Amino acid sequence: MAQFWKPGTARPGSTLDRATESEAVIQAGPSRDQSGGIQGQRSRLPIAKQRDAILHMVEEYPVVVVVGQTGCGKTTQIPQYLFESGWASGARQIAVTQPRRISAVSVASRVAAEAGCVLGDEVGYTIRFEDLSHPTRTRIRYCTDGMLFRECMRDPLLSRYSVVMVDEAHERGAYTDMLLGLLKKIRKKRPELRIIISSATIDAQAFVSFFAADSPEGEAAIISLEGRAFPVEVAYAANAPSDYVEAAVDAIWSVHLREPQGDILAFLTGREEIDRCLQALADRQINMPTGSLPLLLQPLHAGLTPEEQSAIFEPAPRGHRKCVVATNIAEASVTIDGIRYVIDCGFVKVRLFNPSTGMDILAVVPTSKASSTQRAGRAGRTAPGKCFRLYTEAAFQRLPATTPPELSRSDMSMQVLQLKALGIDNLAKFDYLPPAPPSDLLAQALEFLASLGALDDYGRLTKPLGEQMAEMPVDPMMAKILLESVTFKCGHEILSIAAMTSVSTPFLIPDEGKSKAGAEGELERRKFTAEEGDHLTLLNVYNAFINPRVGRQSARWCAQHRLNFRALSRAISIRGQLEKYMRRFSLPIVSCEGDAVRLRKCLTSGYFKNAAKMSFDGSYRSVRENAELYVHPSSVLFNRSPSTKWVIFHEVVETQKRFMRDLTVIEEEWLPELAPHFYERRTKLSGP
DNA sequence: TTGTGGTGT
Repeated sequence: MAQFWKPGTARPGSTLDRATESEAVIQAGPSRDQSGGIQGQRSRLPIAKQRDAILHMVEEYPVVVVVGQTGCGKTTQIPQYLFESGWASGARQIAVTQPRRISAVSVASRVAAEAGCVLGDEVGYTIRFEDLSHPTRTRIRYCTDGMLFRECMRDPLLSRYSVVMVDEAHERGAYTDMLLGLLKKIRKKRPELRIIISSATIDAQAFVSFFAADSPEGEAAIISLEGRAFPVEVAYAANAPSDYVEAAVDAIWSVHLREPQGDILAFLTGREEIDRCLQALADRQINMPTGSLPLLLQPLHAGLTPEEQSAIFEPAPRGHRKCVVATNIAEASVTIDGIRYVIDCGFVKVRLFNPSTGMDILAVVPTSKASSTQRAGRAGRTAPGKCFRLYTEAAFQRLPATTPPELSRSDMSMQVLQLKALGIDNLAKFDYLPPAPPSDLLAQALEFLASLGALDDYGRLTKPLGEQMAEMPVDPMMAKILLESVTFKCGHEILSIAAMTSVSTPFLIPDEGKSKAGAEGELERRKFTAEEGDHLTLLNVYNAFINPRVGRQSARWCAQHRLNFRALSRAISIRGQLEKYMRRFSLPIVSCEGDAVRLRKCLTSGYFKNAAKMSFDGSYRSVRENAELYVHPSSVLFNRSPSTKWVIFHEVVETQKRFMRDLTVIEEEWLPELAPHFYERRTKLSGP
């Protein structure tokens, strides 16, 4: 076997530019320091002392659960230990999954640098649209969990891997959970396969029980890794505050006035709370006692541009204390060094799917013990820290141990379709990591897929419709629309619309609603607005962006028109990928030649379930449940009276009201015409 | 009158 670990031969310039994955970030980048270069650094990691113990466990147990705080080196070191002891000899490979694309890339870069090899050679990564790996030479492959799940469709036994390490399993993402279920199945046919599950929390026993159930003893074991984090002192509120935003302001201010130097990170649930908190702090600063440190106030949430987000990584100027007020993005996705004080409001905003209404709710719910621990840990990355919890110790004890898995709280129709494509016929009997998805969630998904024609009366995948829908990397409704575009002769445009709905909104969200930037953004958006609604507006934006005489795919043009360049660039990649599927299925892709009726009818053929009629007061009533719905303020139809009273929409999200997002105006008679199976028994479509 | 966070041969 070729030795590819060459100490001290790392490529310069591979320093990670953004702190997103804890382990990739703890050392800002490889350096040839005086004490033996990268290999010296590797051997000084606390995990190095447990190298032999880890290898022994993997030798002894088919399933090993590794518990270690972020930063202990498990993600970067364990795959290297496995390689060094021969687990990737011959044609065998080691796969390591990550829940996020950026983690897969940054960890792979780090490990390639440590190994002294070119990224994409012996160490590589595979994420959607980016495959920096070699089919035979790559020994350690980092990939997104979704990607490895997809690989199961091609190779159901994952036969090229000797070891699969599933990282960050405690986050319980949908793909992580489904992958673990599949791995348990694969193990029965491939006993030699080794599975390593890594988790940052104390919940390891659940993983062990899952794999050890109905297996001989000695199937699974836990190893706890020594962390390199510093101790964090935790303090609780004496009483539950009536307003945790105000409580956060008080806590931040008190830390700022009383505690020694060190930056502050506060967790709130959303953008509005963050802005309110920062405004209150700014007001207090005006009356700040003379002689105290100024606070550098910084928001952090997903609505910010990447440039705005990267501002938080810059150290505070001399004589300042940095205070970042963040959403949950700072819990796992973004790591900031130098934080010594954490303020935890104890809540998080989550998306919950209600199978009986088919609608999502964006709800603020209490966090879990695991989540609180993770948040507190953010204070101890570079020095001992303190965490102030804005809730009582009794409230902490009442928190659930872990966050509910994504599979038990979201629309499962896409997952059901994919599992069916993998040959799992009875979804109720699939071996889910507990808790299994509620049965009404599964029933709703099955019923909906049947109404789309993807499943037959026996719940079997239809041919070719269901099979083709399962393969396409878009939600089932959009997959159906893409396939129907053959009938409506508008594939060219539908591909662009499907790509645009797959990315986040291309319109930059202004910092403050009433600011100048907000008004400008609104003016810019009007230039692209189509009377027919959001889907055609998205098509206008896409076409303008790629037009060589207009947008030229340039970042500058996007900035001028307050559009998200990254989202639009990604839409081009997605469109290309979807087009490949259409060609592989031998489906003709033709243009509707400006005939918007064909486009709207095609959209209706997939979105038929999501139809609503306008009431006299401008609100809408859903066809399905006669529920009161409102146009989301981000829609081009917001505060407008379209020519007809009927719309179809992509989804409903409930906050203060039930808001429809991504709407298109349609004609009433299209519904029974395009979805007779769904509408045939309804004699009258309007409300009561 | 509004957007927790991720992901896809």
